[in-house]
Order: sequence, then structure tokens, then C-alpha cells
Amino acid sequence: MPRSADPANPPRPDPSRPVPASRSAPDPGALLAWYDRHRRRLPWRAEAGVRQDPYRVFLSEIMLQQTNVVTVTPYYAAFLARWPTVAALAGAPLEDVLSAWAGLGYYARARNLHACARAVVERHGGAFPDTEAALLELPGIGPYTAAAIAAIAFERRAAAVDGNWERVIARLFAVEEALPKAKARLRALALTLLPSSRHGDFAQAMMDLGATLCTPRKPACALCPWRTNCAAHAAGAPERYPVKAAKAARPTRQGVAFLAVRADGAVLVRSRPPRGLLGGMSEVPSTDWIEGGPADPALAAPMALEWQPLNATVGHVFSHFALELAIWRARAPAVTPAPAGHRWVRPEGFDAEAFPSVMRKVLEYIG
DNA sequence: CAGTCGTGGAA
DNA sequence: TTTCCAAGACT
Repeated sequence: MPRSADPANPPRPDPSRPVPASRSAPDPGALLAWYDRHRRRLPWRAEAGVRQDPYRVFLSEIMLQQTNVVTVTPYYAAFLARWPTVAALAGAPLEDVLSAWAGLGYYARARNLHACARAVVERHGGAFPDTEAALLELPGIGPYTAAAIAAIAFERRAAAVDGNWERVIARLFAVEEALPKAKARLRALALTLLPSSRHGDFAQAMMDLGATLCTPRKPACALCPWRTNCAAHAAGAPERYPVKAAKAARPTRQGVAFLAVRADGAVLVRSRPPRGLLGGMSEVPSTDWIEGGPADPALAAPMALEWQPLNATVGHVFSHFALELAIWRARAPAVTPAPAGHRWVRPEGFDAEAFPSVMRKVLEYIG
């Protein structure tokens, strides 16, 4: 391959800059040796040299998407205790899965987790397929997760390129192209790093490296097994990589939540539409959430009661907008029937409901 | 392909 | 307080 895209105008050495010392290619063996000494013990990780149950790899990988280890840990333990096998999870009602997932965020993951378990049972007889391509066909399993399961559970040679890999590779090769456009280039570079054995260990070693040494801020380059192979380190600017595109500003939307409290303490609740924001989750009835707020909130009240605006606002930040939710509260008689599509839920039943975090904040105002 | 889709912790 | 960030997938 030519060094320049333009053969008529080949790049010329810049005399004002010294030619950088050539770096040898990163050796996967060096990373694996580091991993053998420093591998983290995590609840979903098998002992060294032992292949992990594909279901456990699957469950942990879905939960870990865009979510910290510390946050995932208790959810992983609860799911594994309640649904120890993919067949058990497939047999559960979706509402149970959603309520167990409540608080973890990105609720499409819970819907897809459940759909995937059912697909594994129905299409594959309850055993996860053991190739990256077949895994990729399952709901909720994308390029990263397919490669991670294939490598960790089945010892397939696959590049499980996650945010850690991207950061490590961007630094190793000083990739100037900005994410997310750079994803294809980073993946191509990742494929050049793969070892010829220990594929599961290598996938996890890359993640450990990114999580413990090659961190976004203040990377511990002095301890890195690939220190001498790293272009960003050689340039003295590891934190400059990966380059990222600017993010869009986050607008603020307003709404009003209607907190109807029955004489016995029950609260009026409904379920959100099955897809989209907080899809399938439980909620206190509210107006639409829109920039500038609803013109006439009273029109959205779930039933005719004496609604009292509280001097309180619930603030919550979603991934792509912030929400300010005013609280209107009303007391309802003991025998008030629930309007169509709604139900009364007493506080003892809250744990069985799929209340996302924003709704748990609203429910603090029961009074 | 850029927008959608949560949450809580750290700096 | 604000910003960024964490083992991404789907449309």
C-alpha cells in the first residue's frame, strides 16, 4: 500500500521535526502476561483458565453496556439468583424483568434481554449459539456483545471493541480521527492486535487495561505493558486520545406529574407505552414533557380531583434532555375506582413496580 | 447516520 | 455547578 493517497505529491520528511524512534507493534503476549498478574476479580468472571457460563457472560455484558461495574454488581447478583438460567429468564413475565431492572437505566436493554432469552430458547434449544455471527442475530446483541460472548464464553477469535479498547487503540496509534467516525478505523486496528490463543483473556485484558491503567484522565503509563509501543505516550499526550466530536447541548423539558393518593395510601399509576423513553415502565400519570412546558396541565389530569400544585419540582437528567417535573397532588376517597389504563398501587407494592428513578423521586411527595 | 435511550459517581 | 464518563444497540 502506498504511503500517500496522492502519488504525485509524496510526503517529505519535515526537517524541523526529528524522526520519531520506530516503535515495535504491540505484543498481545505482553498484555496477557500483565493480565495474569493484575486481572480483576469480578462477579461475572470465571477463575483463571476456566470458561464462563455463556448465560452469565451474556447477562453481565448486557448490564455493563454504558454502565459502571459498581452499579451493575447488585443487579447482576439479583438477576442471577432469581433467574439462574436462560430458560428461567425466558419463562419470566416481562413485567418482572422490568421491575428487577428498574433503576439501572436504558430500559430497552431489559426488553431485549428478555426477548433474547426467549429467542435462545425458541431458536437454539436453550443453548447460546457459539459464533459471533449467530450471536449478532439475537435481539440486544450488537457487534461488541457478540464478540465479547464469542471470545469469553466460547474462546472464539473476536474483537470485542468497547470504549476501553477504543481508548487504548486510539492512544497506541495516536488516531487523530474523532469518534464516533473513527470507530471503523479503530476496529480495523483492533483486528491487527488479536492473539492466536487466549481470546477470552485478551478481550478482558484490554478492558482491564482501559479501566485501570489506560484511563480517560491521568493514565498510569508508567505501569503499562505497552508503554514502549504507544504513540500517544511517545508524544507525551495520552489524554489527547481518543479525539471526540463535540456533543449537542442538552435541552430542558417541563411537565406536571399528577400524584393521586387514595385514603389507604395507594397511588394512581399507569404503564408507559412499550417502546421509546422508559418504554414499558411504570409511572405516575403526567402531562407530556416538552420544552416550555404544557400550555394547560389540567387537561392532562387522569381524573377529576381537587389537584393542589405543590411547591416542589423534581429534577432529573436523561441522556439527551433534562426534565423539570412539577408535582400536583390530590387526595382521593377510599373507594375511588381507577380510570381506564390506570391502577392503584399501595406503597407495599412499589418494589414490584417498574418505577424508573425519576418516578421514585416523584413518589417521595406522597406526603 | 445521527439521534434516541438512564443513571449515578467523579473531577 | 457543570461536565464527562461507564463492558452499546437500535432506528
